[in-house]
Amino acid sequence: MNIRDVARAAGVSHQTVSRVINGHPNVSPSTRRRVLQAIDSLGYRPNRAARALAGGPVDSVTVLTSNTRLYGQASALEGIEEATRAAGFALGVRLIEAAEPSAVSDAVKRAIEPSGAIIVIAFDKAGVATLDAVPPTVPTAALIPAPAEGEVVRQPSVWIDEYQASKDATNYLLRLGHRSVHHLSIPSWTGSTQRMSGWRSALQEAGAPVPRPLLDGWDADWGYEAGRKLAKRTDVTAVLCGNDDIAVGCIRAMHEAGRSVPEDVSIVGFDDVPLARFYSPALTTVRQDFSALGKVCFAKLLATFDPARALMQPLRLPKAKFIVRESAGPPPARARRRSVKPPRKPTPRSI
Amino acid sequence: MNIRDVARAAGVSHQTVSRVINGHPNVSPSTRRRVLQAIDSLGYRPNRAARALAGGPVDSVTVLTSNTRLYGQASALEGIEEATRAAGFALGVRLIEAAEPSAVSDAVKRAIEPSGAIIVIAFDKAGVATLDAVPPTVPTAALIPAPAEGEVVRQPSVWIDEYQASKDATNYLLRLGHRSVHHLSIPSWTGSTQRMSGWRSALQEAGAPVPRPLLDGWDADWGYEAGRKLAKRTDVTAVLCGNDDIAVGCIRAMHEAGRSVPEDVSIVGFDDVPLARFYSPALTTVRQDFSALGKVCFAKLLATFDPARALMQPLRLPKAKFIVRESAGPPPARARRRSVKPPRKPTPRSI
DNA sequence: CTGAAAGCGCTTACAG
DNA sequence: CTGAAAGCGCTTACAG
Repeated sequence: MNIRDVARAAGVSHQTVSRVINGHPNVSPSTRRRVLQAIDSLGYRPNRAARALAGGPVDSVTVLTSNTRLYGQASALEGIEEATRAAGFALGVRLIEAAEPSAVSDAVKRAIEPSGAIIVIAFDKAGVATLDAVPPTVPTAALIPAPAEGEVVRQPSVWIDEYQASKDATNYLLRLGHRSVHHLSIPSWTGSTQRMSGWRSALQEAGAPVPRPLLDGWDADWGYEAGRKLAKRTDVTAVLCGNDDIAVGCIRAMHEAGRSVPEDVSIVGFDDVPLARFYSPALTTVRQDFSALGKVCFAKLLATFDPARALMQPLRLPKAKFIVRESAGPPPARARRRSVKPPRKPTPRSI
Repeated sequence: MNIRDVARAAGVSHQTVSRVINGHPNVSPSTRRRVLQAIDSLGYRPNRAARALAGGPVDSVTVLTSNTRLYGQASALEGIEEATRAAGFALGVRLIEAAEPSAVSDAVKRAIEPSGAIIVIAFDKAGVATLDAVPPTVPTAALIPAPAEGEVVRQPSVWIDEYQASKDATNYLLRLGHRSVHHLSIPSWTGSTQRMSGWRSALQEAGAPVPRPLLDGWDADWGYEAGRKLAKRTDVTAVLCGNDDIAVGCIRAMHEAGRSVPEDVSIVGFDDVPLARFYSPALTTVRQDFSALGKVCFAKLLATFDPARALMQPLRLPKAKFIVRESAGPPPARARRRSVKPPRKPTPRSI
């Protein structure tokens, strides 16, 4: 079953079928209709390999990511899958083994397919290195941590707008009466992030001290290690974590050190993983819609080589949303701030 | 840069280059060496589209799955990615939107590529329906829930050997003094599973009553709902859950009902998700290596069309391992069994 | 608006 | 053991 069978069924030449498939102008409406009908009744599907080989339009995208098990990456992949499916694109996946140049260039080479585009999930070091290694000739877009104002973004990129949510979370803790808020940040390679600047701004505007953020890890193990250190300091009563895994590790460390959450110390996460609301205590966190981000990234990618089609897609960046649950509360009595305003509910509603 | 450039550099015809690339016999060692050298120094990579079009060997696999965010699916995908990468295969992904015939057949059609094979992650209903819908002409293998003895498996399939681990978990609870163990199973469409038969065997061999298992859901929400029902029954002192998400939901429901875990009721999960050991209480669970399963599945797939190469790959099914942590303990005093042996440590070590 | 020609980069028979 | 031929299914100029 090929383009010639369709042509025969429609009583035209195979080039005309090709024109119809590719939405070229200069096909009479009646011819177009007949061809479409033939395609439909024959159940014809164009051969991707042949299209690619003949220099057809970009019709596949390969996602480069260092990990598909992490919530953000897995969700983003899902969003990208939906967007590519809706647009009729094939989707490939290739893992980046490490941030070393050889691993990165190997991943990139494998990802480049004839008539294929690339999306890099550049949340981490390996991802950023990969993004830099993609040749400028291949259509590329990236998912990156939200850059703070003034940061330079080179490739077409998307991120979750999280400045306000990060500030909301920090303000919430301050209004609860905490003197300051510590930050267990995720590592950053793209410069300063909105997540961090939102936190810092809130502290500065409130005249609260700005502790040095810790930023060396991603996972619960690291959150646990960092939490053990913080647990020893009774002046630490509130911690904003770079993601929910870190928060969970941190809470565990607090518990083991005999400090209750949220009675002795308040912990706020980031992401709102599916289990966050079932955790004990349920995680106060910032929700991020990575799936929506994946879709926007595909739209941005499409815009680089097919602007007309890209107009049909959503291009607004998703916004993070602060979610109140149980893991944050007022500080213990002796650590309480002098001027305690009653904590105001933040704008976004809790769940 | 194509096969002809390589041929020129090596001083041979392009067919000879093709032979070398495809490992055909009848190429003199010295010619082979020269060609390989030319390929290397030119950095030549065969064009996948052209190979596919010309009827070359299978060199890509598409994974069909209903969800990439769940731990099992995401981990399996990662294992498959590594295996395909090592073998030089491209990897595609396509989500199955629903278990309805139209969604399933759409997913399958999109997944079939020229010279491509298919792996179906058939843990759930949509996956099983998809597996049935793949035409027998395309090389296919599946990841499925471990079938109980006597169950018929049609396609080449792999699973995690979990009968013993499920039995170990149940026995552990019985030895702790519980009169019986309830089961919040994951749904099953492929017939009876090892997970359930291991649980049942342990109960029967101990002469313990076998409660009717609940099996209607996958996620923490369902575990929470089911947990609320079980929380009302004081005769329920031990629950074996079909996965860690269900366990977490169940624990949450118990807590809200004022029943402590593990003091009032013991909860055991399945999977050992990365956060399991950081949960409060740390989850006693059964570890499953889905990544290894993904690799084995690729090997099984390879065996269907390239037996010689498949021999190089691991073909033994991974074994689940019971992991002791904190979420299971002896039943409360009044519910205790008469004959209490001191709980023996199970063979697999805790973490 | 539509058809005949050439070619994308490869592979598999077919000759020698 | 190696080279000349044909063709996979499509697309993009080129004619008309």
